[in-house]
Amino acid sequence: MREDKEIKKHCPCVSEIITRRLSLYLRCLLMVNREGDEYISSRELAKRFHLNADQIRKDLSYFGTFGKRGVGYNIEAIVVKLKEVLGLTHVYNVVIAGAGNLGIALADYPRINRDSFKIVALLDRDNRKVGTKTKTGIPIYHISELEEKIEELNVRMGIITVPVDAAQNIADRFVESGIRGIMNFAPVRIQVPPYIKTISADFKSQLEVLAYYVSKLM
Amino acid sequence: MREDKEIKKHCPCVSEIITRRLSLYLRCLLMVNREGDEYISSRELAKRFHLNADQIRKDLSYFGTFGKRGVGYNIEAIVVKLKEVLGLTHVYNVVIAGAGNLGIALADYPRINRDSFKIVALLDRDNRKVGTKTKTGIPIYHISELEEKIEELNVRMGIITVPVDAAQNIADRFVESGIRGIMNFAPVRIQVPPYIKTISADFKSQLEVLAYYVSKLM
DNA sequence: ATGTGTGAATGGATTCACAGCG
DNA sequence: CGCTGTGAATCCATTCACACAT
Repeated sequence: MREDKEIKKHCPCVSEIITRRLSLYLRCLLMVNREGDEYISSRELAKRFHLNADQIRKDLSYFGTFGKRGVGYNIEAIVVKLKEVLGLTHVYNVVIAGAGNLGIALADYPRINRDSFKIVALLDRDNRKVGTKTKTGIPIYHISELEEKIEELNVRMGIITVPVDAAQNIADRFVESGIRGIMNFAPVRIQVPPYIKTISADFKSQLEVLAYYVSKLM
Repeated sequence: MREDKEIKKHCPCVSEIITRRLSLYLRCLLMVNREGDEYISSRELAKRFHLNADQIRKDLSYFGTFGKRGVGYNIEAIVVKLKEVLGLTHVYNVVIAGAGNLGIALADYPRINRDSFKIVALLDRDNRKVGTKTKTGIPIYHISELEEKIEELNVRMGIITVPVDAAQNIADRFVESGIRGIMNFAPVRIQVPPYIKTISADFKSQLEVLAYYVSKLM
């Protein structure tokens, strides 16, 4: 799709598909890490999590060579490396536009506000919600304060959970305010400049993909 | 990844990446449909929604030839065709395991319970929730009734929003009960037989992908 | 011996380019 | 002449296979 190309001009990085796997490897490695082994081979990792050993090695090789031949990868070391590659050594402040059920569910999502991400605010147009906090203490501000809060709280990512008609407007305001990554839960394709990364997390669209397979698998 | 191959053996269908675009085209066409034009060309559609005209034509051509040369596609006709291809002519009954914030947010998600999907039940282990209903009236049953409700309500898709430690167990019970499509929101890779389609909708993993781009785009 | 790292081979997906229909 | 439908060309992702390090 067109904007994947565009983004590449601005970002000489590995493809999104590989990035997703790196995130997955990190998660798997953190799981085996608790078991206390020092090394794991690509084969072993693949067997444990139904992955592909060749692919693991190739994916990792894009970022350097850190395996020990005949032994495997040092788990600690590769965890550190993956975090570094994924940019998880910083903390990213995040706002959520839309304090409906979904926005609040995401804000209070277990273990999100640890390590690399910090959801610092929700924004909503409903005055009854404004001034309150979620269960885990994340404040809700009025949507008119969007630009101000992004600036003040040093926000770098935005999540859109507003109704579909408002989504593009929120995206525009995010971009205008300097946000570089947007996760969009509304069932529209939002349009942003090529240097902005968007991820579509639209629930209905995913159900439709599932429908396709379920209808064919009978 | 390995299981994509496996699923192909069981399902001679077009790839997931194309399926996602078909779902997207459908959404776009439903939007232009409200404007009353009868025909739209691939170029026009691409321009309006930042898509790729060549790709639209190729994607559609896998399912037959329904454009008029020199004119474009009949919007109504192609909407019908896309719904048919995606399997959206049936209604799919869906259960959600886990009636936490996220589960309830998804159950009450606007406009989901129309057309092709019907969320018929939530399941939870918390007895205080069991017997209640969501705002839109979807009942919550005890998780021990999972198998029974799937059978009784003729459920074909399952959504997992339970905590990470319980996710695999729920997946196993879904599969055992005859569910063929699973959407998993828990941050683990669940393991299922090759004839089951799973979609991972893990929030944290998506944020990590975004982090990668945001960290590089500076 | 074992398992990495990587070129080479294969397989898909995207884009190009144009013949042919309306 | 415009736009579809589609082979051919290109680009990217995955898998294979093996030289080499430990």
